[in-house]
Amino acid sequence: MPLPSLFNLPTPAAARALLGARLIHGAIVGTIVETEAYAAEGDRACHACLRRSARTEIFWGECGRAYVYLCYGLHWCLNVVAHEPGKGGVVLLRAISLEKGIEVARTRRRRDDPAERLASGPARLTQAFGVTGAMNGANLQHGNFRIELAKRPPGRVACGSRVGITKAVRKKWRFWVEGHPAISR
DNA sequence: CAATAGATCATCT
DNA sequence: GATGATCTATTGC
Repeated sequence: MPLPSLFNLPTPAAARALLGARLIHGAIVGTIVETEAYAAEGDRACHACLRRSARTEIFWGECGRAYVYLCYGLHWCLNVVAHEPGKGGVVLLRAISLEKGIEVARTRRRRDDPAERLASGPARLTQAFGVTGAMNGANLQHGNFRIELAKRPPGRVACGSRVGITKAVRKKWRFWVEGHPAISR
């Protein structure tokens, strides 16, 4: 299935729409339970804010592609390009509830991690799914590494301030499935 | 349990 | 040369 509902949506709306969707990478499958929106225009917390460069060009690119970047020198973070026509923005995937491939994910992280903690954080989920900078620009609409949107939206969705940023803290652009055990922080 | 330090590098100034 | 959308281990109460 393509990701039509990610197109032509403002980035925060796309972030909400991604809750309940499945991320699939080979044998690893999980449900997205926490996201954050980053808009290129008017969002000072965004990497691409007023700064178009080789790295941030993808913010204005085709929706449904992956933007993977290295944070603090050692953690990969996975984003999905999603924005209205002519604008730029991405959705950061912050937490995933694993359904399949839990044992494989455990070998990539700590063996004694509880299942709900294996992918409960932006860098943890890339570890669990084996995502690295090599996947930057990948098309997530089909293939071995892809996203399948939820047929029905999840139950309760909460929103609040984004985590770990120092600018534009007022924006309530973090979305999560209320009460889910796999959400971060 | 809460607070803090350190690891470590692509990107931009 | 500074910065940062994090995580983990360790310290201190």
